[in-house]
Parts: sequence; structure tokens; C-alpha cells
Amino acid sequence: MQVTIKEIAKEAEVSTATVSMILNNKDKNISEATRNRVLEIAKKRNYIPNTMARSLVTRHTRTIGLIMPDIVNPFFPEIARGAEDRASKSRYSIIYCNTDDNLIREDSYVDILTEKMVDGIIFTHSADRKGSTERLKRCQVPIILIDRDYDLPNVIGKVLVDNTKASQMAVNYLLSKGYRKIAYIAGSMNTQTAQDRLEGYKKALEESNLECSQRYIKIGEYKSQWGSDATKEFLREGIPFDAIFGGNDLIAIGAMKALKEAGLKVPDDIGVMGFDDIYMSSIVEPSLTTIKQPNYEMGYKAAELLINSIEGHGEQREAHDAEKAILGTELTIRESTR
Amino acid sequence: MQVTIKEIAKEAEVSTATVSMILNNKDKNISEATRNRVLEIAKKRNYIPNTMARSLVTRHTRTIGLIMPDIVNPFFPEIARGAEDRASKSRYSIIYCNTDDNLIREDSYVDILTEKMVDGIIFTHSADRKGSTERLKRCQVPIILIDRDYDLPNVIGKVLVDNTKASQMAVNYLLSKGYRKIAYIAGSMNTQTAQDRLEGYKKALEESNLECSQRYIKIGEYKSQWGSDATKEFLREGIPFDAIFGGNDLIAIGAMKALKEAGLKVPDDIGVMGFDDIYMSSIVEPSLTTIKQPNYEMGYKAAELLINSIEGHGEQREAHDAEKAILGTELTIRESTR
DNA sequence: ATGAAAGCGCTAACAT
DNA sequence: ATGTTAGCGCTTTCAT
Repeated sequence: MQVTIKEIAKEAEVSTATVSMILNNKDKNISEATRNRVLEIAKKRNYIPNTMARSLVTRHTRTIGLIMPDIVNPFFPEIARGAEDRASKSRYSIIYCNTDDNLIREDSYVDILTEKMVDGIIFTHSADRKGSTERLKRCQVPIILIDRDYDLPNVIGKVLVDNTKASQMAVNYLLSKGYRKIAYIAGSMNTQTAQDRLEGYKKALEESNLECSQRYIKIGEYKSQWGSDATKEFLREGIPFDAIFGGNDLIAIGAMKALKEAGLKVPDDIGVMGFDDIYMSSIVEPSLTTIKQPNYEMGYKAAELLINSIEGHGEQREAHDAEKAILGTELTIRESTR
Repeated sequence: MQVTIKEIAKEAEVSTATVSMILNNKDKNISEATRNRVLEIAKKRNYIPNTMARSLVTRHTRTIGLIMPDIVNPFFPEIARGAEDRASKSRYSIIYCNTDDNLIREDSYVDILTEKMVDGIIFTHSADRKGSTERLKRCQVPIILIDRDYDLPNVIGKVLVDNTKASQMAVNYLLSKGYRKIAYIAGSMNTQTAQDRLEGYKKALEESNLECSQRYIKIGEYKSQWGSDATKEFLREGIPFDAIFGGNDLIAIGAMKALKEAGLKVPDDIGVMGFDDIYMSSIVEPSLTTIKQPNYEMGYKAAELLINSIEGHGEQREAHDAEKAILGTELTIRESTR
């Protein structure tokens, strides 16, 4: 059985209130002598506070919920890690939940987290969500949204990434390296993210007064196979491109493969760049230059916003003025390593 | 403010005890009438139980801790997912913790989880751990070990994978496909896992009465670059191999690349197989045949052992007879898709 | 500077 | 079939 403050109080011959205050550093006016005595006994007896009992009265748990589609999807581990790092820094714990983009599971998790009295929820859902259920709308717990914006009450913060700007940066980088005819291989276009990336590509070309022809754009899916196939198509069609920008790293990896098979040298003949969605490139193809999604930073920032809000640093804000952090400018380009 | 059983009791004109029993399905002898009345009120008032209060008296939290080195390491998301799936099935939540193989952080998490009164901890640490600290040894919470065995008190279960057997299976598979001169490209040999895999390779050859020459074995690191380099070495040395087995999927991917560059066809000329450590192969190189680590199953099984033990299905066991699940036989070979 | 006492919301004997 | 009661371990006024 664990030692309780009651036992410590008895051994130290003080009241439980005194012990409690000392253990919580609320010992402004408690004599050195008693403090030391109590602290020593607590240590000796290996006292471990019962956070259930504490939470019951303080109404907070130092626990936050992290709801995301699937930790196995390589997009999420970094977010989860960033959030956990920031949380543990302030001694918060994270309960993590996988929804598989299933509304019912999502609701169920919101319920469970509410019952567990989490101090807040970090919501990171990747799928397009048409509606939300009553349950989610009723949620009393402060919410931070990651990666996708969504209209929900009780959202006290958002962490989004500016895909348009990132894509633009990537293309500008290619431009700065002297490439002029940049082809774009997109993944599936059914997300806002995908559209933003294409948008950024176009913008970058326009701003450099380069023509942006539809011939240089191919739309498919976020797979290396597609990157490879699309590249071969470009080659077959005789499009005079000198660089390829892939909608994500998988596509870029596929493109590199096809290029090499065709006897083309990267980056001497053709420049290749990818949007590093899932940090795969650095492991499999260290020679690929990528623009890195700040997933870790997003998770970190989300936890930070949440904790600040919980601990009152954001109290004065208007109810519907959710603090927003757009991390687009923090995107970094990782150059090839060899 | 949340509704409490007290308020429901008042509105239903019964005692809190009655409400509690009904809400917990301990209503063996409670009239239909009251039950329905209470249930209805609870629903109407949107009652959400306060698990803090409940846990304070029941001494369990329906929460389990998951301690692992780093969720960003592609080895762990599947484990985490498996554990979460099994846990949520029984309405358990998971608090997840990243230690970076740091003993101090590990200890700190054990403390925090203890304070949070988790019902058990799933421990999955990848690094070689020389000693354990007092803190960990003192841990009162039941522990399940994943992937690496380790001597610790309070371990009530282990989920390990039989790498030797798996490696053997992989080589046998290659043998069954008609390959006879199988080269092995190992990663770093400083883990038991690596040694077991090499061992399995040798065993398989021996059992088929094939010579196992040192010339066919190269030791390096778990990177695609090494797989590629080693393959080129084999080629340069003129070793007459007809298949390559990679210590992990990254190595195998590298090998395939080098082979293709050399104009060799996979699998017609040369068979290639990899140990699918990190489920990367299926995304980047769908044509690679792998032997799949049952990471998901390991996580699932670990949570299952833990929950069974918590809920008493394993009570009768001897103290030091930790339930062990060796998942080697459940390893599966995933054939190339095209 | 310290103690007494009243809960936080719930469960679990034990009564009735 | 339902109520009474005594906590679980802790924090927090309010006294002293």
C-alpha cells in the first residue's frame, strides 16, 4: 500500500494540511524545521502522491488527450512526439487515441477523455469531415486543432501549415538552382492540402514570369509507383522538363527511380524535389532534396498553446478568437546529403 | 458544471447508492421502474461519470502506460497501435511515453504513471539496458515487456519475437523458390536480434545441407546505402550468389537498387528478401518480398496479457512465472505484389 | 505557523 | 428493493 499524507502527517506530528502545503510548495509560511522534517519523512517513506485524489478536488489532471486518425500513418508519429515532448516538459501526460477517421470512434474517445477529465484535447484529423456530431459539439474540454481547420465550438487554438507557401518555397529553391522547366507530379487532389500545393507551384512560376503549362502537371496518387509512372509519361511525351517537384516524398522517390532507369542523372541532368510528408525520403533516399513538413513542431506548438491556455496565459482572449499558429514559414528545405 | 449522481439521485428520489448501482450494471435487485427512471434522467441530464472519484475508491483507472524509446522510430507505431486497439476494446486508455532510451526519463515516467495510478505498464525498450534503477525495481505496477527480455521484478508477462526462427523461415522461403546460393547482408551486429537473425540464416542453410560460407555474409548497418554497397561488393568479388537476404527491409531495398543498376532482374535473376522491420518496404518498394515482424500483434498481445492479468484471468499464476508469448511462429511472409 | 474540518464524486459494506 | 454511512487521499478555506 502506498504511503499517504495522513501517515506522513502522523509521523511528523503535524496536520495533513501542513503536509499538503509543503508537498505542493505552498509553504510560504511554514517553518524551515517542519518543512525539512516533513520532506525527509516523505522521502524516507517513498511518498507518491495520489493524483486521483488531488484531481478530484483541483479539477484538473495534468493529462491531455491526443486524437488522431492513425499513429501508423507515417504523418502522425512526429506530431505525437512533438506534443509529448512539450507536454512532458510541463509534466503533462498524453492519452493517445486512434480514430481511423471514424466519427463514431472519435465521439467515443471524446467521451472517454471527458470522463478521464483531461485538461484539453489535441485534435488532429486528416480526413475531410463533413459534419460533426452533437457529442463533439457538446464537448466541454478545450480543443486545439492540428493540420486541418474545422468549425467546432470550444476550439481555443489551431496549428496549421501553409502548404501553398511551402510549395512555393520548394519551387523557388529549384529555380534558385538554375532549373527553369519544372514539372509537377501531384498526388490525389481531393484534399485542400493537395490543392494548396499545386497552387503554390503555380504561384512560384508566375512570380518568376515563367509559363505554367498544364502539360507540366500530372495528377495521380501519393505513391512512389505513381511518381515513377508519371515521370515515364513526361519522358515519353517528350516534355522538355529539367526538374520535377513531387507532391510528396513518395512521388519524388518514384520519379528519381524512373529518371535513373532512363539514364538521367539527378541532380545534374534533372533536379528532383519532394514534399517530405512522411520523413521517408531521408531514410530510403538520402540523396533527395525535400521540403520538410514541420510535423514535430506542429505537435509541439499544439501542446504549448493548450498548456498555456490551461494554465491561464491565454485567459484574456475572446471566446471565438482561437489562437492560430500558421507554421508555413518554418518549413525547412533539407538538401541532399550526397 | 457536470451532473453528479447526487443530483440524479435527488431528481429520481432515490439514494446515490441506487444510482451508482444502476449506472454500473450492478442492478441485480433493483426494480425495472427505478432503473428506467434513473437511466432516463441520467441520459436527459447528460450524465458523465467522474472517473477520478471512481478510481479513488476502486483503486483502478482503466488506464495503462506505454513506455517506449521513440514513437518516431518506425518500429513502434505499429506496436502502439496494436496495444491501443486491444486496450480500447476493453475501454482502457493508453498514456504513451517516449524515453529516448534514457534511463532517467524512463524512471521519471514510471513515477508519473504510478502517480496516475495506471493499472499496468507496457514496456518496450529497444536499446541494450545494462542496469535498472531502484525506482524501476520498486515499481509496484504490473509490467509487460515487449520485444526485449529483461530481468525486472513485477513483470507479469513478456511478448517476444523469435528472430532466429523468422530468419530461418525467410531463407527457407527463398530455398523453396529454387534459390541455392543465398547471400546475407546483416546490419549492425550489436544486438541480440541481429545475432539471432544471422543464426537463423545459418541454421536454414545447414538444415538443407547447403554450405554456409563466410564469403556470403557481410556485416554493416541497417541502412539502404549499406544494402546497396554490400551488394556491389558481392558483385565485384564475383561471388556466385543467386539470392540476397537482407537483415532488414532497408538493406533489402538497397540491394534491389544495386542489382537493378547492375542490370540484374529481381526476382528472375536474383531473389531478394528482407526482414520487414519498419514496414517501409511495402510503401516504397512494393515488389520486395519480406518477412513481416508482427509488431502490431505484439502490441495487441501485450495489452491483452496485461488486461487479462488486471482483470484477474491470470491470478492463479505463480509470482515469477511471467506469462510469455513468443510470436515467432506468427511471422508472415508477404510476397511481392508485382 | 499550524490545525480542524468540510468536502471533491463515487463505491461498497451493511442495514432495513 | 433501497437507503445509510463511511470512507478513498487530497486540497482548501477558515480558525487559532
